[in-house]
Amino acid sequence: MTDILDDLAWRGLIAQSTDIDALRKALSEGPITVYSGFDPTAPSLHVGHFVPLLTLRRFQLAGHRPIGLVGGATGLIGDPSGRSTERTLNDTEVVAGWVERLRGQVSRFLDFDAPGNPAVMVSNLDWTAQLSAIDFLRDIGKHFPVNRMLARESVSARLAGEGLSYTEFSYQILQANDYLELYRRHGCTLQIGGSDQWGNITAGVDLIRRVEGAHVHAMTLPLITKADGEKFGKTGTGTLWLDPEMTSPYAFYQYFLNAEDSKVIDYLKVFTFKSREEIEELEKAVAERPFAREAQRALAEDVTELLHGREELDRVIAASRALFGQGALEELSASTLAAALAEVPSARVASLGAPFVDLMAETGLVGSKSEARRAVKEGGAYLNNVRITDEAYVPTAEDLLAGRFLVLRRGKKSIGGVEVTGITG
RNA sequence: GGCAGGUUGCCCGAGUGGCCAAUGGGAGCGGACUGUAAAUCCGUCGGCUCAGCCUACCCAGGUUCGAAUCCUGGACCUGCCA
Repeated sequence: MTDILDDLAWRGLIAQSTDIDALRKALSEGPITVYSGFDPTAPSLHVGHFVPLLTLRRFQLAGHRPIGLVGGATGLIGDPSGRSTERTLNDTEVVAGWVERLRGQVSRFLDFDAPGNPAVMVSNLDWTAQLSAIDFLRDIGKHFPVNRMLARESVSARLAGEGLSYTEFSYQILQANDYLELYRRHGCTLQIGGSDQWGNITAGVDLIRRVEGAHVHAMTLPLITKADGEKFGKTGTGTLWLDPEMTSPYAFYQYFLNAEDSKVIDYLKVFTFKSREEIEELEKAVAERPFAREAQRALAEDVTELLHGREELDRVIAASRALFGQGALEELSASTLAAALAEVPSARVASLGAPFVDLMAETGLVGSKSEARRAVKEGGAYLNNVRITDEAYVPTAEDLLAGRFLVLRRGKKSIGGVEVTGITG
């Protein structure tokens, strides 16, 4: 196995770090313990979280011990980093529910049975819940000079703008204390996180040095962006979530499949475990025959399988082939169609009779009937791959595929399905 | 505390009584080109039972035949003075 730091550097995964030579030395002397935290700010993680999550896994594969931390406590407070406005506090029960969901998601990427370096899963509520205000202020707060807390980017940016509450101001102390706890409990000496976490992470490094006199490490990962500079993982409709109920495996796969040529190699490095040789091979493929889109396919398949598993990947590929393939939709079997449409936004209706635009809106392919009419006017609405030009068109039995399906399409890529359930014979 | 200015559609930002669902730019969406890529060009961009109607220009009232535009009160933001 190549050196883990060299590999991470080649993948473009190192944004910032404390003494990198010291870290390299520590890594070469034996297994170290590394942690990354995930705050429950939503019911699911999103692709952005994939970066630290997969990096933890890379460390584990290299023989180190990963700790996945879910912010049961910090999620109740709110991290001011990277935000220009104060967060709205979420109910404790809600956060508790999210913690459980995130715990499940994080766990899937770590190996808890690895001989010698099993992963560990914790919630910072474990050691924060019983912490009294007095203990917190005396034992921990005493080590935080306010002038230094104010100097941190996440705080100073907010002070220059809308300001922030004492609650969020205290966030960095909690995260620093997490690092200290994990250092004490598990000998953790490296924390990784997104580049916006640098301040919070180094706050922990400082705390451990003051309290324990130990020198531990910090490393941040870059923010992954699209070719146009936008944050990676934002779709027209929202965020690319890891939860299949929130972002279907099909949508997830399609998002990666549509990666820009200029970025697809970067994404392969970050989001897959392909070797340097394999990725360089794909890089050549992009240069020589971009139209084949081999790299995009490899990326979409790898990532989808990693998250949703082989079976789901197969379904999604089959659906994509059926819906985007060269063959006519009329030739697909009922079961193929049913399976393909199960992967895309769909609607069920009891019988025919509803206008085409209503069906478009019902599948969720468009946000409103007005938008559906507009789509028709613009020439961007299709029924069974045939452009619909009449706003008042009402699908008939002749349009049904395999006796009960309609394939609706918005633009080139957005496909939805309608199943007519009440058809007899 | 005093004085002045501001709050417009996803974002920025015009608009000072009817011609305003509201100029322009960006994002988004669609079309053409292509490779379910990028760039470019063109179009579109509140909702609906769509030649009409409804809801909208910080909030609540008011003046008027008619208000994003005027008046009163309130909330928030910014600048100058103290």
